[in-house]
Amino acid sequence: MTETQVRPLRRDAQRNRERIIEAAHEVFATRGFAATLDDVAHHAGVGVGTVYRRFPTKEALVEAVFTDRLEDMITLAEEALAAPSAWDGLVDFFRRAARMHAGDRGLRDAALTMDQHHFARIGELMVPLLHQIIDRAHAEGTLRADASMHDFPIILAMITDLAQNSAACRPELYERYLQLIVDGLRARPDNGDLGPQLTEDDVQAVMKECVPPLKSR
Amino acid sequence: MTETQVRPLRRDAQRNRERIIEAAHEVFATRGFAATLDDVAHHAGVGVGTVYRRFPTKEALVEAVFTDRLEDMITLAEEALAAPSAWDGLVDFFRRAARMHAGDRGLRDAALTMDQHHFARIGELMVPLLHQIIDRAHAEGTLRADASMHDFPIILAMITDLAQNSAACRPELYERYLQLIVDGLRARPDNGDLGPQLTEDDVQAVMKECVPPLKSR
DNA sequence: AGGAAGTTGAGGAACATCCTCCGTTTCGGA
DNA sequence: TCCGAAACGGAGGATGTTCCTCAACTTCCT
Repeated sequence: MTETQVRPLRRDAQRNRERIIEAAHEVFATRGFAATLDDVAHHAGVGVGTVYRRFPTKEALVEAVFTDRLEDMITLAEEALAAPSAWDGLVDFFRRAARMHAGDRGLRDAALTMDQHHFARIGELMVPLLHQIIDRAHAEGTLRADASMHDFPIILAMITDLAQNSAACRPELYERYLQLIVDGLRARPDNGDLGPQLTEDDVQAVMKECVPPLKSR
Repeated sequence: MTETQVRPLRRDAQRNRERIIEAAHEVFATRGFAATLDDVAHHAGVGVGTVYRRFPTKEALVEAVFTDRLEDMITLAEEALAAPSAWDGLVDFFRRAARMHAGDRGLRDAALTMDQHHFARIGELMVPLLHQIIDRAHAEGTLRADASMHDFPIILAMITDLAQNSAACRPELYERYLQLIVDGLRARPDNGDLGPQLTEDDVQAVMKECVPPLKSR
């Protein structure tokens, strides 16, 4: 194992580091990747310079804050696969993911751009799981055949964006429209035609537009 | 009738006014209300001052640009009501509205905040029409009972936001998710529970978040 | 105690947006 | 044709935002 820290941090530095991560979590939760390192510093009750010393780029901070929480999403996916009913597993996964992302816009931004940053590793774990979740529901015959795993991030992006926009007045509103979409995902003889499938590249291109860039300049 | 122009404009001024409106349409179409009057001026090949002289506020320009197009949406709604099938009328209205808004983000921004600006008049025409469209589909039994007219702007906002985000790579992508939602809007015995209805105020509050403010400061 | 490690936050650089102002140009009626 | 009113242009000041550095100061640890 390679320890990233060559030298142990001084005690005060370590304390500040933790404070910063905690503050970053709070700030990112409401403002998403659009949050500023200055924001984070003030929230942590620490000078801006301290933040920049510890986390030279926003990306480094994001990584420190969200790695664990993204791993939680892997667990969520595994649970979906373990559910007796493929459909219930899928829907539950959707709901719980949406709930997590609705309550933490930073997590949402991180999850939707997993392929970038240093989260690619987690993304590589997630893809096959998601694939299985979808395949299983297809096999069960409950998920409409023309829906694919690539629809998942797009739907989540839409729904959680609404969650953000309604957070102030009706924080749970997104559930209504998630339900609507879930009902639209059921296999049914008289469903309309969804048109051509998405590709992986399409998804990534769209996600890039849905999430503010980490480097603003 | 009250003519707004007390004096006729000089010929060059009139020409420029038209140029500005045309350029504004183009600029708003891609950037929405976030577009700048400076943007519009450059696009029109005209000095910034000219724009500010003719349209002292962004609101005045927006009004000049979108009144006609919003009236087109009234026509659209009337056609929906005239369709033999309530469901088909509703879905067609949805699709055509989405298509218009997807192709013109300024129109979208204007439509979603109709109640503000000077478009309130058009909004007052639209509300009863939308009401009838929805009622008729409810009466027909094809639209799920727990969907209401207030869902319309929210769904449209979500879908057209996606359209914006996918405009560069897959401009027609939104149709896929609109179809998904439309399929979710059908009355069905095993549909999930949508939860509490929206109020008019909820919708307006959410829309305010979905559209950039005309006054940026 | 002393030096290394750490902290601070004011402030400069690099933008973006808004909108005014006045020297110049153009129009159109006399 | 001419001239005054109308219109134009666009540089630039005011304001705001974000990023990040740096030099003076403080804290830790041996």
